[in-house]
Amino acid sequence: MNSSRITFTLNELVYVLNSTADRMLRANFELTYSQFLFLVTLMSQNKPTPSYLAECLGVSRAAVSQRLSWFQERSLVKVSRVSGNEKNLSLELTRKGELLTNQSADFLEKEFRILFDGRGSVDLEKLDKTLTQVKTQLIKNMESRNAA
Amino acid sequence: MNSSRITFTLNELVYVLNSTADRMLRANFELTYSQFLFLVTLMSQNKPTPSYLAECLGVSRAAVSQRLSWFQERSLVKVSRVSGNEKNLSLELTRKGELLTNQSADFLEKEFRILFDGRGSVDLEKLDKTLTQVKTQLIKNMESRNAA
DNA sequence: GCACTAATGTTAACTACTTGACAATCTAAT
DNA sequence: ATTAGATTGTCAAGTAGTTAACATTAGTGC
Repeated sequence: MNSSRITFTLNELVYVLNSTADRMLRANFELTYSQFLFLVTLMSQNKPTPSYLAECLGVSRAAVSQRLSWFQERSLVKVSRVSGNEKNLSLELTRKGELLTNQSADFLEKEFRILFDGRGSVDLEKLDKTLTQVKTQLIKNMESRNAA
Repeated sequence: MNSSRITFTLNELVYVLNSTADRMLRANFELTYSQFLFLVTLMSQNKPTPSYLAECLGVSRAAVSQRLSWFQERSLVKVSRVSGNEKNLSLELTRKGELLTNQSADFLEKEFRILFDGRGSVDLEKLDKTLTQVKTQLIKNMESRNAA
């Protein structure tokens, strides 16, 4: 089988998922999907630095730096310094940001549960495991290839 | 189960796949992954219009229009008019473009076969079917939801 | 304590997309 | 045949990311 077919299928599926999420979030919360990811990722960490958040999001430090003011203007994210540390910033959700993140995450979760549902539907738990396995194997094979 | 987990897993896997392909293509053919996709998609069609190619690639007409000159400067793509049709352009790979596309596609296919390989490895054919099924179901459920 | 190194956050310049507007051209209805 | 409506390709302006460079700060070895 042509191994590139599965990469196309994966890209198509991800495109459908992400653009659907984006549409729903814009319509209901005036958030883009990527803003939503920023908030969700921030919430899952304990007062991370911008640098660490960038790493979690898989983007550059510059990208996070440029986006911060957008979230601050809307009182969604609080940027502060820890006393005795002049180098690092500390990021956290405001109460408003936390509320918005929880509401939009719950909403999305509920909507997607409906979209994924259906008779003869796929075992998502199993699919998730398989995908994780593929990813792990890819990374392992890449490493052993680079070491050689 | 949290249905958002699988969307994260999918995004992570796609990120690994695409960035790996990008790195390989840059190193070996001085092509980005997105340039590669442009060429592969063009090759799979019979002298498409820019508009149709944009649709196949899932980007705007403007995006294709802006990128055309890059491929023309490198003599990879030929842009022409069909006589008797003053409205549409017709795109096709030059011989050089065709060669590059075939070489890079073969290379990528071979590399990915190695990366996907491993003992206890996943049945990719089956996985592809499952993913397609999920995508189809999602779209179906979205339509019936919108209709209501 | 001081010098070196590494990491952080910001900026500037660039890239690749987007949307919206536009003129040009084709198609179809009457 | 004419006109109304769609579609096409392109441009301008805006957005969200990138890399490279930079000053600043923190940690380390001696």
